[in-house]
Amino acid sequence: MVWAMPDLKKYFTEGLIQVAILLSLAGMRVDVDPYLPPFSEIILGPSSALTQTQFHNLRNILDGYNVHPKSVDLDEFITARRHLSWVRSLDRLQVPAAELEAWLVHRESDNAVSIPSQVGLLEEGGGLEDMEEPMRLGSGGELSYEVAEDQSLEAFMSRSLNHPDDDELLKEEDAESFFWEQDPPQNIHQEQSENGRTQPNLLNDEEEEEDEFMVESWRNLNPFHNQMLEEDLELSGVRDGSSLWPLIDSSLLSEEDPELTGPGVQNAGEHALQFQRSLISPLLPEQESTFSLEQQWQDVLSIMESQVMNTTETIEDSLGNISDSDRNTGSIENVIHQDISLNQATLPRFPETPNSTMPNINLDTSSNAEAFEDSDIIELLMNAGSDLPSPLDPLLEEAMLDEIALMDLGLEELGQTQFEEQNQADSDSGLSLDYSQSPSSPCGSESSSSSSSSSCSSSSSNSTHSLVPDEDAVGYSHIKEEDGAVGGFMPEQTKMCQSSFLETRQFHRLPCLEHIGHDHTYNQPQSQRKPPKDFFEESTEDNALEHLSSRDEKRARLMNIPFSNERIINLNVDEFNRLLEKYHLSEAQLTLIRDIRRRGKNKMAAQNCRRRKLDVLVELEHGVDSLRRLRAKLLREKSEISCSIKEVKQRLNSLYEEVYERLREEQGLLYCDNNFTLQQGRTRNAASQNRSDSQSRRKLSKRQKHK
DNA sequence: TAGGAGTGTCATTAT
DNA sequence: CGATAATGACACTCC
Repeated sequence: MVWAMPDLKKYFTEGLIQVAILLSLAGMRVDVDPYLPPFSEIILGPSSALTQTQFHNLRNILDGYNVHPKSVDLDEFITARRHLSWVRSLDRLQVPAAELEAWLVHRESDNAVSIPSQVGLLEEGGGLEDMEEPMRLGSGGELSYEVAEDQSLEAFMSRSLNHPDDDELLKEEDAESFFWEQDPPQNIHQEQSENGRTQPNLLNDEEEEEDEFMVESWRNLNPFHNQMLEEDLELSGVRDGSSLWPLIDSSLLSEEDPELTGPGVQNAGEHALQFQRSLISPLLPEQESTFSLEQQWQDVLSIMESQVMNTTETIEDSLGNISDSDRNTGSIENVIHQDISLNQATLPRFPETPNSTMPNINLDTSSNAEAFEDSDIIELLMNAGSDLPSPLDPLLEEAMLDEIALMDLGLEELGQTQFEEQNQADSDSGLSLDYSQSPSSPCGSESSSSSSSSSCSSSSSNSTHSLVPDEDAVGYSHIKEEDGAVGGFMPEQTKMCQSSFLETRQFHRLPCLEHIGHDHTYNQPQSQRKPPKDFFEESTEDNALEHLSSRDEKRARLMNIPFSNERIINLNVDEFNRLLEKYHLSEAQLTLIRDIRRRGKNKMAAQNCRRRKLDVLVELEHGVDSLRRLRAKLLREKSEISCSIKEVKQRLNSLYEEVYERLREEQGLLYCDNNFTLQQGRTRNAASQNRSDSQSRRKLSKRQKHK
């Protein structure tokens, strides 16, 4: 079914673009422009048929109208796709519109229909003829598909959130899904209406919507998604006794072929239905897998988000990345569509001739299971939910894994970048806290190094040289001036430093960005400001250098301390004591010298302490990153396995459909001739299905004529 | 002018 | 027991 959407601008302004988006997300084909690929493909990402220019043009259009495909939220999507499922069901019915309306009115009068009557498509008198048009507007231009109180939706949501007993994976989903919890149902419409019209410039919203968009895109590209549509429908309608979809509930989703309900073939129909269910049932109840995969994607995206938030460039390029990834998946669209078409065939359609007679099929599951001589098929069928080989279509697998690999690549690249930055920072002595690794490290002169710099400790313990040159006394301040950062404040650096702790730390680990705007040089050795001289030699320049001196330097000068503070601080105990013995110093001078030494050492200790704190934080972040990568890897593996399982199930569905169609076509004449049917079904491939169908029909007709 | 960030210093405790 | 390291808390400075 093709939904024509001739006037894109009109529908943008009237809000129908939302409907188009939802239709697209729900797997409908929505045509916007004869010169463009279907809107559904546009919304869901550029396909192979969509050029980059076309895609960007459309995105510009979307942005121009402040309507962003990413703004579609899940709940609205669910509502829309339920409507779509219902409409599809109507399509299957192939009932004239007037008749359908009359029937609906009748059902509505019996209070049996609540939601369908609110679907604007029908309220506006739309029948099957109107389905070639996009969703109709209400009289006031409102979205006519809007559902006032969608109890079905609530039931669906509550089931998903509060009744995980339905299946295992739903339970798992409930445990960790924030996807569902993000938007409480009561806020759906408000948030949706706001999201759909707010500027897409807000960063966080942009990212969240981007993620949702990716999830939805993938969901639609997922070859199993359309199957999920039907199953969601079943979940909301059939499983729950309070079905809001009586049409589907009673006549469609029960999967009863109307042929089978013919008055004369009731028994045969039941048998066939049994057979059909026996094959379908193990294959179809897997709506949980949709959520599971969605959740996996959401998890991966959440990981990505946390990573991407650290780099604005990634944020800006996220759209392009998404496009690229989607484009990668576009190569398998044919396969996907094929799978979808095959899968959709599992739900029986109403026959072209409703009054056709029903073959007297008398089959049960066991006989048919035995009839499957292909032991591999049987084995796959029996093990469909457990450990399966991976017969995944290479294209599908490749595309899926490519997309995941891109994400992992982004993670690893980001992690690598961080790692390199840290290595650079660690190997660089730019940080004032990192003085121990500077060439002028005090570790080389005395045992004041920190525990985290073992090399310095060992070297300092064995230190034999007597005095350290004055200019090398405090290395961190040396670096400070070498980097030219003193007084070289850059405003943008401050901005970056304020953005987050990680960014702050990363930027401050860059040597050129350290000591931004700070000039705490009062404790620096004066040797860095002038050639190394003893105090008495430099006393004549006191006035010129006083502004650069630290408090202790000033005090030392005032007390006529005959050696530099660097020596006071950095000499080891023995050398320090020897130095004190060399001079005859007063008690006040000795006290000041000891204070200077204590303060200097404490200063370095404080720097070490702070550096250790940062190191601990860095290690913790690395641990978090590695765990995130591990989690992403495990999620990817889980997703791959789920895809494999679903692929097998879908193939089995297709095989079943072939077999069943064959049985039905042969009208029971050959249903006992299992070998023939299965061999035919096994050797046929999907591409030649129609051709072989016609051939087999001809064969059957010939046989019947012969008989 | 308030607040963040970097740094120095002090007090305290541990080694 | 003194020296030193480690660290929390506070103050100062700069932006």
